[in-house]
Amino acid sequence: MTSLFALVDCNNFYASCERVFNPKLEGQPIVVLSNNDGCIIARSNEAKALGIPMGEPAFKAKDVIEQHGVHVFSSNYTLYGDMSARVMQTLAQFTPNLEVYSIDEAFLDLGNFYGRDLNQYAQEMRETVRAWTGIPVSVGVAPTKTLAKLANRLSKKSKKAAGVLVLTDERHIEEALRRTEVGDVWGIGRRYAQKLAGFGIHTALDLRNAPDTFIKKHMTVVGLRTVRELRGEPCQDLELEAPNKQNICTSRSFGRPITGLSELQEATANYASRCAAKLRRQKSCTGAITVFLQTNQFRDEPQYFNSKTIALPTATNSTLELLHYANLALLALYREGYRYKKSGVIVSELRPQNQVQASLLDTIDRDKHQRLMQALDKLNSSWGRDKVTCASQGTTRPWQLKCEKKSPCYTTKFKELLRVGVR
DNA sequence: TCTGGGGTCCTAGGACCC
DNA sequence: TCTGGGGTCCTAGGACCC
Repeated sequence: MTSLFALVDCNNFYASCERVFNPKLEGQPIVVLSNNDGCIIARSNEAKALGIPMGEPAFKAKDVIEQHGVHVFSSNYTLYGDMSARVMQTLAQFTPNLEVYSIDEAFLDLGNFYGRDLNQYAQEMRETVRAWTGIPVSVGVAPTKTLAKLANRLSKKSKKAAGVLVLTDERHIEEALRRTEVGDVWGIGRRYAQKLAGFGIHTALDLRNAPDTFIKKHMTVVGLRTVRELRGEPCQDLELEAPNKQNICTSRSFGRPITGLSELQEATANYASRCAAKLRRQKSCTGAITVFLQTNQFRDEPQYFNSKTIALPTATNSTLELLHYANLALLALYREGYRYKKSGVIVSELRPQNQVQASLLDTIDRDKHQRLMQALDKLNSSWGRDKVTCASQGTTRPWQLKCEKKSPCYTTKFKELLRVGVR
């Protein structure tokens, strides 16, 4: 019994999503911006060819965008999330076991498919996803997740591969490792790549051939796992069910600098409320809440970075309670005279909601809170996020993000129409 | 003017206990 | 001469991912 994984990755996912509903964009350069229209986080091949780097602040790329008529979009996570679900549903037809690894990637267990023509099977996956969703994908197949990632990368680079690369033959694997820079291996970031270069390790093949003791010493057991996977020894299984989060964070940069306490209170209340909703969705309660505040580090003006954590007397996922403690934390943190750029709320020490230890001094009617939250979640899930909120979350939202170039929510629009109809 | 928003895991070292 | 030692918990920091 030998292991076999496919990694399927959507090509330039956000840019491809925009293109599906706007075919005129075929062959045109596209970029998609991060929240707040700050950085470029996705590029079509044509935009890549223009030399626009990933993560570039949008204002820096302004010239090249104008000069070449690059189409620019604010990110539309509702659309991308929905398209992602369609791709994953399609892929699920091809394996009994599928791990949704990120919004645009999935690992497939192909352990039972060794007898088949793997190239043809992978091609079939690719064509089916394209036909059913409009999204182009690349497929890498190999005996470990790390090698499947590597195969996927090469499948995109090689014209001959045409979006599919199967690495099962030892000679092909070695050649692939030779052609891959060590920093392009899954699990090797910039820092390790630099460090390894100092030891003469430049390619994935060099890394695979390094001794275990050396790897463990310089890269801990995590690095050792990566190296073993490069040798074809599976160290990472498929994760079929996403484990519950251990921390949940909601944070945003503001559309413009914020100075006043009341606006910060409003923003913080919204982040706390999102955290509470995320907690309830995974049926967890939090034992601690942290609020943080930051000024704009890119500007030459007084800087203030600080955070405040409050341990909760009884773990909770009630929006009302979290709003209260988030506000206390903010009041402890806030200093006048700064131009704030970003704030956020983190909930940690999460535990299952059915394992909460009640405090003897508890004065809150938890059943009542729970029923209220259930009603709130139900309303917001059928009528759209934030249709029902707490007063402290405000209504004008002057702190909110910029997203000036957002495409319509093509795939979820019907819900909007329904809403109008019912009114 | 304008610079993203989430997460995970591991290790080292200090505090504390017996 | 000998200058404890092992276990556990917590935190900060460093690395990585998309």
